[in-house]
Amino acid sequence: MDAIRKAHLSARTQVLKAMAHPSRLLIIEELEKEERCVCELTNMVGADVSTVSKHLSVLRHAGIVLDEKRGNQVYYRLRVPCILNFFGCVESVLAARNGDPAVCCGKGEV
Amino acid sequence: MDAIRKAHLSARTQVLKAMAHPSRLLIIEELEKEERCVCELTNMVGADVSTVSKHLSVLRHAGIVLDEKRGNQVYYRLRVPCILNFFGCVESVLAARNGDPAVCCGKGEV
DNA sequence: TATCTATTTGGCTAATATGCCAAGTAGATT
DNA sequence: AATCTACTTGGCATATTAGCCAAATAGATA
Repeated sequence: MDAIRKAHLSARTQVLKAMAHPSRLLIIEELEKEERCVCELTNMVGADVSTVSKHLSVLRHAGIVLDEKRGNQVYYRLRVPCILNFFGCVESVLAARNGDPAVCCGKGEV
Repeated sequence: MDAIRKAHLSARTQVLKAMAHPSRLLIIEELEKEERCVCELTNMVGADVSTVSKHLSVLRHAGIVLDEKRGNQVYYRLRVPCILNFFGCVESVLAARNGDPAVCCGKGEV
């Protein structure tokens, strides 16, 4: 395996790892609807603010979200709004796992 | 957050976590081209067979791959071939992170 | 049957991720 | 300036993951 491919795999992995946590997935789903400040996301997640802040830091470093300070609140939004198209595929896997007839990405409801 | 949503998030997370490793991503990419036995995948990944076998076990439990024993080899294939549509989105995130103009899933090359 | 090849599993160590509390920072308000 | 609110960061304990070796399993072949 050459270095270029290794770098490629590593880059993709970083993004997937950042998404692969229930609280971070929840945050992404909510941000798909509208931007939110940390305190709103904290309520939704139901964990300590510091924990949510660290989750947001993970998402930020992965390039998934952008932050903007307004007043003394920090608002987060998705950098690439289409990120949830992703989940069409995840759902396909879950459906197949349940023995449902295979549906390919975007053909089922998310 | 209700129990249903929690279960939903957890199920999706399981799939994403299974994908979020360079070796497992490599395996998925290769299986998208054609089915492979463990020894072939082991060569491609360049790790111990036992390590690759455990990666395959993770992918199997997540519902991403299927295995079939033929002779004394075990062949793996993707359960949901569209899984790589995924990466259109991952690439969009990576591109945005690099400051490239935003391209949404499936509109850029993977 | 003995043996060889392919694969999985157990067990261990090292590395990484998670979550809370406490402490620090920054802008807004008094 | 002192304080309040919103957020981030440091630090630590715990949990999860990764990778290797050694041992177990299963089918193929001698």
